[in-house]
Amino acid sequence: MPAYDPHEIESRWQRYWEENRTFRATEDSAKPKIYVLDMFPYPSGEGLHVGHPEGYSATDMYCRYQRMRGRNVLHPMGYDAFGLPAEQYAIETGTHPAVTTEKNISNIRRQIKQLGFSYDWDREFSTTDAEYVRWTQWIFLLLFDTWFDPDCEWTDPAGRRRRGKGRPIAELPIPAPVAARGEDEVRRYRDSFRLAYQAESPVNWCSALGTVLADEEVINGRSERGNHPVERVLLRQWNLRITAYADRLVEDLETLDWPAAIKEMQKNWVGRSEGAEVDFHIGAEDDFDRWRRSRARSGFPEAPGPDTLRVYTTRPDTLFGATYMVLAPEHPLVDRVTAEERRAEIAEYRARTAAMSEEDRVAGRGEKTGVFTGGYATNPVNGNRIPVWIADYVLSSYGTGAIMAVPAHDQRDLEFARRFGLPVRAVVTPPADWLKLAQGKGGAALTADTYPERVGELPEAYAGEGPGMQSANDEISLDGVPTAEAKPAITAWLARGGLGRAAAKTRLRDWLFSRQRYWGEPIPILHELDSAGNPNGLIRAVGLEELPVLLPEMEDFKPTGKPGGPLEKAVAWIRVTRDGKEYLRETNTMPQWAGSCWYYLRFCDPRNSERPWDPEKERYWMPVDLYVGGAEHAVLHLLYSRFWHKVLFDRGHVSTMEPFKKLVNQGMILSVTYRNSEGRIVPYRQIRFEEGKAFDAETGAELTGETEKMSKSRGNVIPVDVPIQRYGSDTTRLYEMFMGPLESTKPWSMQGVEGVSRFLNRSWRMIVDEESDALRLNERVRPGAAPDREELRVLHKTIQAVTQDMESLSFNTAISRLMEFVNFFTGRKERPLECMESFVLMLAPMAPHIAEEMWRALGHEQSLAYAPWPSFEPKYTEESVVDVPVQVNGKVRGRIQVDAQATREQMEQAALGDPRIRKHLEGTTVRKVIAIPGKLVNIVAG
RNA sequence: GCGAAAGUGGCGGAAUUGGCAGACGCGCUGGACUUAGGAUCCAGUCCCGCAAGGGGUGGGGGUUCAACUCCCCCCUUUCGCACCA
Repeated sequence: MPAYDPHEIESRWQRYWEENRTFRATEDSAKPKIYVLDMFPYPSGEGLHVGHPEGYSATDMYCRYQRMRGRNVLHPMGYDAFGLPAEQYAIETGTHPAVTTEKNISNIRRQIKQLGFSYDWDREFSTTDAEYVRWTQWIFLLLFDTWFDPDCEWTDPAGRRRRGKGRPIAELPIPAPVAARGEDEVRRYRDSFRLAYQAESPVNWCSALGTVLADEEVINGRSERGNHPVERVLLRQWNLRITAYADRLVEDLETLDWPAAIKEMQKNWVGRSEGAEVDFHIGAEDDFDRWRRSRARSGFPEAPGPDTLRVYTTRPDTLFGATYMVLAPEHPLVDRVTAEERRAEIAEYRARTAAMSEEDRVAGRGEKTGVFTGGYATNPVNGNRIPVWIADYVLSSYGTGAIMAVPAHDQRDLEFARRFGLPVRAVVTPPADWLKLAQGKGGAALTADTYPERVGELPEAYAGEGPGMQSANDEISLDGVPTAEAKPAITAWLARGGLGRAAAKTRLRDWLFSRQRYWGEPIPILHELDSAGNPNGLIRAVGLEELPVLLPEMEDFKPTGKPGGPLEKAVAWIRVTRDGKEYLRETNTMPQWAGSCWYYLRFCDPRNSERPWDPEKERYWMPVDLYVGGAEHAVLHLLYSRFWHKVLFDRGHVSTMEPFKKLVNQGMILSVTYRNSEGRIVPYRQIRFEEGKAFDAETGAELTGETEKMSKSRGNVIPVDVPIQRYGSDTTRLYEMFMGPLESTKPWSMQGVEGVSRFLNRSWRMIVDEESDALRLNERVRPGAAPDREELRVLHKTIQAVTQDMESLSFNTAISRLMEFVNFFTGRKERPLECMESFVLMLAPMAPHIAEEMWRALGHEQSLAYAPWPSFEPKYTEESVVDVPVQVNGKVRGRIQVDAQATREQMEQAALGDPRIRKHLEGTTVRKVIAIPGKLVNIVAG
C-alpha cells in the first residue's frame, strides 16, 4: 500500500464506528450537553443528491469538533416518511406505500451511512413506525384535551409575566345557561374551545390530489406539491387553533438565535395588526338614533346583532372618510342588506366568485369587480348614509369579512371607487413632498389646501400618516390631530358609545389539519351514532391505551375525491363499539407535518414504550442547540413545531418554551446545466471538458453552461453517489463545505471536488509513506524533533484560526487554513510529529476517515473521536519583529521592519527614514503621520 | 407593489473593531520529472502598461489620514409575501 485509498479506509472505519457504537449518546449530568439536529429527510425514491448532505456535513463536523471539546453530543437521524409523494408513487405503481417507503428508507440510510456521519444510530426511527404514530396521536389528543385561556396570567421560565395559556379542557368554565341545557350541550360547548376542533369553513380543495391543503401548502392558487389547481370549497374539517398562540409565536422569536430573515418571515406570516372593530347600523334610517342610544347604554356587544355590520380596520382615524362599505361575497349579512331589485345580480356575482378557482382569483387581482347590494349603512361618526357593496377583493376569512372603504387613503378602495364612480373624501393631510409627487403624476397645482377638492382625481391614495382633516362631529374632532393620536382618540370615543373597540387580527389562520389521504396518521377520534346509525355530531377521543390507531390494510387506497377520504372504504375498520355505543372512526388522516412537529423530542428518548419521552431526559437534552436545514421550511415546519411545543409546554410536558435555540439555513446547492446551440440539454455523461470549456462528446460542439437549481427536468441532478464513488466520502464532505459559506447558495463544480481531493492526497503524503506496503510514517515525519519557531507559529496560528472557524461554522475558511498548513509543511525537510498530530486532530471533524487512518499511522491505537482538540498558545503566534506597510496618501509605497512593541514615534521615524518612502516624499511637505502600532503607517503629504 | 438579503479576478470565494483588496481552491500559462500524463513537483496568474506608473470591490455622491467595510441616492440579482382592510 499505501497510496491514499479512500474507499478501503472509509468502509473500514465506518465498520469500526458502527461495531464500537462510537457515537452512542447517553445522558451524563457531569458533562455539558449539546444537541445538534438536522432536519430529517423525506425518503423519496430518487435518493439524495449532492445538495442533501450539505447541512448534514456541517452538523457532523460541528458534532465531531464538540466531542473533541469534551461536550456530550446528541446527534440523531430519522425519516419523515408519511406524505404525498410516496403515496402518489404507490398509486401509480400499485405498490403499498409502506413497501416503497421501506425501500426508500433503506436506500437513503445507505447513502447517509456511507458519508460517515457520526449519528447515534441506536436512536434512528421513522415517523411511520407504529410506536412513533402512537405518540403523534397522543399529542393530537393532548391538543384535543386543551383549550386556550387568553386571560390566564403566568410567569415564564425567564421570569417575564405572560398572558394566555393552554389549559386542560376540564378546567374550561361552563356558563350556567349551557350547563342547564344538559350534558350533550356541555360536550358541544367544550368541543368548540378545543385546540383541535372541527369546523366548516372554506378550504383549499385540490381535486388532482383528492385532498384539502393548508394555506401554507398553496402557492399562487396552486398546490405546492405537484402544482395542481386549487379551489375554495366549504367543508367540515379538523383544525388546530394555532391562532390562539399567534402572539406568543411572535413574541418569543426575540429569544431565538435564528436568521433575521426567517424571523421576519414568521412575523409576516402571522401578520399581526392592530386597529379597531366598528359597528355600522344597517337597519332603517330613522332607527339609527334609537340604535345609537341603546348602544350607548349596553356597550359594545360580543356579537354584532341583527341590524349591524361589523368591520375591522387598522385606520379607525379615517372613519370620517368612509364613503361606502364592502362585504365579502360569502358574508352572512349579504342577504340581509340586499334590496329586492338587486337580488338576481347579487346572486349571479356570488355564484361567479364561488366558482372561481383560487388561481383565477389571484390572476384577476387588480381589476376590481363588485356589485351594489342596494342597501345602505350609517356611518356611526357622522350619521352619513353610505352604500353597501359586495366585492371579491374583500376576503371572508380575514377580520370580519367586511370593510369600511376609505378610497382617499387606501389604494384598493380607491381603485374600486374610481371603477364604480363612488365618492372620495380626504380626511388625512399628506405631507408636501407626497403632494408634489402626486402633482407630477397628473394632478395640477396640488397643495394641502386644494388636496380635499382634487383628491378624487389622483391616481394614488395617500395611505400614510398625517394630521386629520374634515373629521369632526359634535363630540370629537380629529382635525389637525396626527394619526398616532387620532387612532386611540377615535377608538376611545367609539368605545364610550358602544360603537367600537380596539382589536387585533392576524393574517395567520387556524391550521387545517385533516387530509383525505391514506398515507398519514389516522386522527384518533370516534364519531357517535344515534339510534338510526347516523352521526349525531358528538365525538370522543380514542382511549390513550388504544393507541396507536393504525391504518387498515387496504388494496385500494386511491383518493376518493370525497371528504371522507380512502379510509372510508375500510368498512370493517370504521365501525367500533365502546361502552355499548356505536361509533364511526374518523377517516381523515393527519398532514405530513404532524410527524416532523415533535421528532426532536422523541430523539431524546426514542425507545420509550411507556411515554413519549422521559421528562428527565427531555430536561437534559432540550432545547436543540443547533438546528440546520433548508429555508423552505421557514413558515411551515418551523411554525407548526413551535406551536406544538408551546402547547406541550403549557401542559407541562416539556421544560423549554422554544424547541430550537439556534437555527441555520444551509444555502441551496446549484448545478450547471449544459445546453447546445439549439438550447437542448446535454447530459453529463456526454460532455467532454477541455480548456475549461464544455463540449458535446458526440458532435464536438461547444456547450454553454448555466448555473441552475437541480431538478429532474433539467437533467442536472448530481446524485451523491457520484462524487463518493469517484473521490470518496471525505472528499465529498470536505467539498460540500469548501464551496463557500454554509448559508449561501453556491454551484457544485466537479473540478472543485478535484481540488479538495488533491488536498487530502497531499495531506496523506505529508504524513504517510507512500512507498511502503505497510501503514508507515513518511520518513520526513520526525517523532523526536522539536518544532522550530516558525513551525510553532504556523501551527498555532492554524489552531487559533481553525478553532474560531469551527465555532462559527465557517468550515470553508477552516479548510483553507488546513490547506495552508499542508502547503507549508510539505515544503519542510523535517516534519515534527507533534505538528502532524495536531493537524490530524484538526482535520478529523471534517475528513474523519482519513484522519483516523493517519492517527493510527502516527502510532495511536484508539479512535480519535474523543481525543482532545489541540489548544493554541498565544505566545507562539506573537512575532517580535513585524513587517508593516507604509502608505503615502493612502497608497502602499513601502514596508518597514519594526519591533512588534514599537511606539508610534518609533514607527514614524522608521517610516520617514526608509529610502523608498523618502523618494516618494521628495518635493512634498509632510503634513501628518498616522501610525497604528503593529499595523501600518500612513503619511499625509502634499 | 411591500419586505429581506446580496453584488469583489475567467470561476467558487477570503478580508476581527474602517487599516497591505483578491487568502485558499478551480481554471489558465510556463517549466521539471516522465514512454506517456487527466499523476506529482516548481514558478506565474486583478486590469492597463515594455517599464516607471496608473486604475480597481455594481454605478454616482459623501464622511475619514485611510472605505469591500460607515452614510445618502440609483441600478441589478435572488428569496419571501402578495387584494390581510
